[in-house]
Amino acid sequence: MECTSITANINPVFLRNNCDLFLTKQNLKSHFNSKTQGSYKYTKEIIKSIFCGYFVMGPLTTPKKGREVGSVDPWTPTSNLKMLINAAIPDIRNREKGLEMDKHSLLCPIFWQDTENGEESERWISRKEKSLGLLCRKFLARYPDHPNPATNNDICLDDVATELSVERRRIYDIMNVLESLHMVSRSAKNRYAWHGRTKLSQTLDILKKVGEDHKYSQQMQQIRQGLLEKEEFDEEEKENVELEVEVEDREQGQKELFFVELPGVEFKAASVNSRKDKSLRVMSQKFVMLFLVSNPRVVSLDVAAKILIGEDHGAEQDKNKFKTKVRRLYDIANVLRSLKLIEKVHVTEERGRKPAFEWVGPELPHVKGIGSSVILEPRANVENCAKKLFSSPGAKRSFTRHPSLIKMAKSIQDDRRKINSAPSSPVKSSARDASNPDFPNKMAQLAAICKIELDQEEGRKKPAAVNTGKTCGSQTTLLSTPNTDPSVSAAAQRAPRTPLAVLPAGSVAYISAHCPSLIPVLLPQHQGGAPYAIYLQSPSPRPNPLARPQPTSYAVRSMTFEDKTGQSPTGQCAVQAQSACRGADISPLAQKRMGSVSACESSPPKAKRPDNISKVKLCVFFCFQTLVPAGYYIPISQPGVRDKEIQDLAKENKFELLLSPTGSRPSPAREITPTSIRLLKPTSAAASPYNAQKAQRPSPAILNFTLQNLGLISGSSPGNGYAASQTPEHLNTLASPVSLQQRGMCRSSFLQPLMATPKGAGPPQASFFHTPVPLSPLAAVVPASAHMTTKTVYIPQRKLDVSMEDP
DNA sequence: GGTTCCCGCCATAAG
DNA sequence: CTTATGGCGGGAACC
Repeated sequence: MECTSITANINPVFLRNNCDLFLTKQNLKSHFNSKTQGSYKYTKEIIKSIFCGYFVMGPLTTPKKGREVGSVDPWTPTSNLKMLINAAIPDIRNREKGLEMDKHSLLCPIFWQDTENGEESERWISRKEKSLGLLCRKFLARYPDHPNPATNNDICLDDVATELSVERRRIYDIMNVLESLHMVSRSAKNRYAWHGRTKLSQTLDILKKVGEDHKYSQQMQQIRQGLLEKEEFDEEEKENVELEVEVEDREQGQKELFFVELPGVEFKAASVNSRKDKSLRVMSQKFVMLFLVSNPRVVSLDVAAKILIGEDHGAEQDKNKFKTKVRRLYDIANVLRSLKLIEKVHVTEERGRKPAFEWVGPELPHVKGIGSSVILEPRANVENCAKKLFSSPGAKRSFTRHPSLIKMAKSIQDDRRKINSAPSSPVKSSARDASNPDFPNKMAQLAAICKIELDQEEGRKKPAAVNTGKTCGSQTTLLSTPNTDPSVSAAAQRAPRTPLAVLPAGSVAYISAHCPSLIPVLLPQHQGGAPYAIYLQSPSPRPNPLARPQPTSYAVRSMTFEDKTGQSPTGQCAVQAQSACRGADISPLAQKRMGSVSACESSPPKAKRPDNISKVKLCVFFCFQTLVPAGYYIPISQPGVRDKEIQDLAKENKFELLLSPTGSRPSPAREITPTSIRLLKPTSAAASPYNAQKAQRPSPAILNFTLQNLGLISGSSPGNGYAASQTPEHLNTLASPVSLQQRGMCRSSFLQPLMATPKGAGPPQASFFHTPVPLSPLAAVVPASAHMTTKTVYIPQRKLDVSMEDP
């Protein structure tokens, strides 16, 4: 296009004589941001050189096909500038890269139309050829689905943009979606690490879980019903439905902003991950969750948009918002389609068909053959780290943060009180869980799945699943809903501190005999009082050590933060932390962080709504893998309910699937096979990942360290937050924001100052880190810092990954 | 006329 | 500041 425009509109002479005039910093500024990476000066020069050469070379023929040029005044410096830059960009990028692109190809666009003249319009790449989906496909073609972790899988945005000949902006779109699936992770500015599908199943498992916790399926139902019924009078009804959803969302934590992390993939480069605005990533995850949770795996656009709009208070108010959301969903859908995860279909409701997408990706439960992925990082799975991304400053966003924050704080305090008074017993935040009918079902389902998986695992591919363990660090995993209510989270976090695993009343903990060292497994309150059992997998050797990516990260990751009192890190922690900060004279930055953390936590004070559908909280703490290989937190209870529920739901959802264009789809009926789908397929529960985890016995040092941190035994700094640090997962899960930030920022500037102890600190820790993180040279160093002295707020130290990354 | 969704402006974070 | 990111919505291709 650029070519055409240029040839059509630019007066060569004019340009040549006024190059400098146009290429002013100011004029170029806006164009640079999205068009080039190079410095202004550099770019300017390139543009000049290109155009000077161009003009000199050439007889410019105005293309006949002027096309859209008309709207712009050809003689407007700005418009011309824009064209110039567009035309020059490829060259600029190539030069920057040092690539020697042949002149012809560079200028080709400019001349090409001349040569092809008459058809240049045809030449015009059709819209489809420029689609995000296609672009994504091209992108994917460049990388293997299952890259060897050992190799360098770096992705340079500039290179990609150049090679694919697209604007950077487009690449960001793709990357954000891929990132949401953990197929890539940002490793540094302008740089991503390619993971391919190695972590996909794991990610899907987690997303599914989170989706379930968020009751997305129910929400979808409500919306569907609302849509169907309403149409007539019901604006109100609809509103009610939405309201409910909203409330729920709020309670859970703003659905709006949390990102589900995958251990081992997150935050490779601290600084890079701290960006607040990542809604596309989050939206993408949520969108995927909808598929994973809905029974017929079909999600219509409008339903998805409504749910994703979520807490928008204005409720329906904006058509615009809806439209925007839909646009974004298309963007995401296009990428997902290119990933072959979903396909476009249509659902026919009473009135007409609506655009929708159907999940055609892997069925979750089971790991695809590529054992590597799932198996490799089972632990990650367990850890469900849904984090809210940093608070969004944007006032525009309707984050209900404040209120919830306040509530959260209160609940936290209450929890704390309770805890203090009754340390050994888990705090029961509220009855609401009990009331939740859903819970049992889910638990039952989970249980069934887990069971199946366990059995299978035991017998079958053990070898593959086995964890070589020795080298890998132990890891703590907390599995929970991202935005579960604070109390729960609090409990979870606290857990470590309590002497032993705390099991809520009515819960049953089963600890595998295999596991020599008992690890404190906390079972946060359960809803409904359904009994749960924890299964710990016996350690087994991992098949291929190499296969497992970055075992190291886990070890360090566990650092969490603690308040000065040494209380456990939790939702409360956040609040406390804040106060602590204030008192402790912590840097503003730190405080800021804390704030964000707390914000996150605040997300879902579920406690408020006891009767509310509780989100399933599966909180499993796996302390270092070494210590506790793997575990399942399985509720033992009413298995049958689910099926019925599902069936009912299915009935209620009056929609049927239309065959996709190709018409290959089976009958719509399939949608309802709850039993087979849910129970037979182990996948749903996301248990698989866990299974995979296997570990070896912990070394004494590690054990010691862990226990210390967990508060099981006194550590060097008793009562200090440090101890709490061990359960990184906690952070991840609930305090997600915190952990995020930590990961992102802590490392150098932030963390350091806070750390009382210099890097070389405690031996135990050192050994601990060391062992677990063989890969990281820095590992040893990191631990030291972890040791905090006074009562300052602890900033969790984060994964070794970070260090590793550092050159 | 509704769907799709490309394009790129522009705000904001990071360095 | 300059650069990197990515939200967002106009409006055009597509159907």
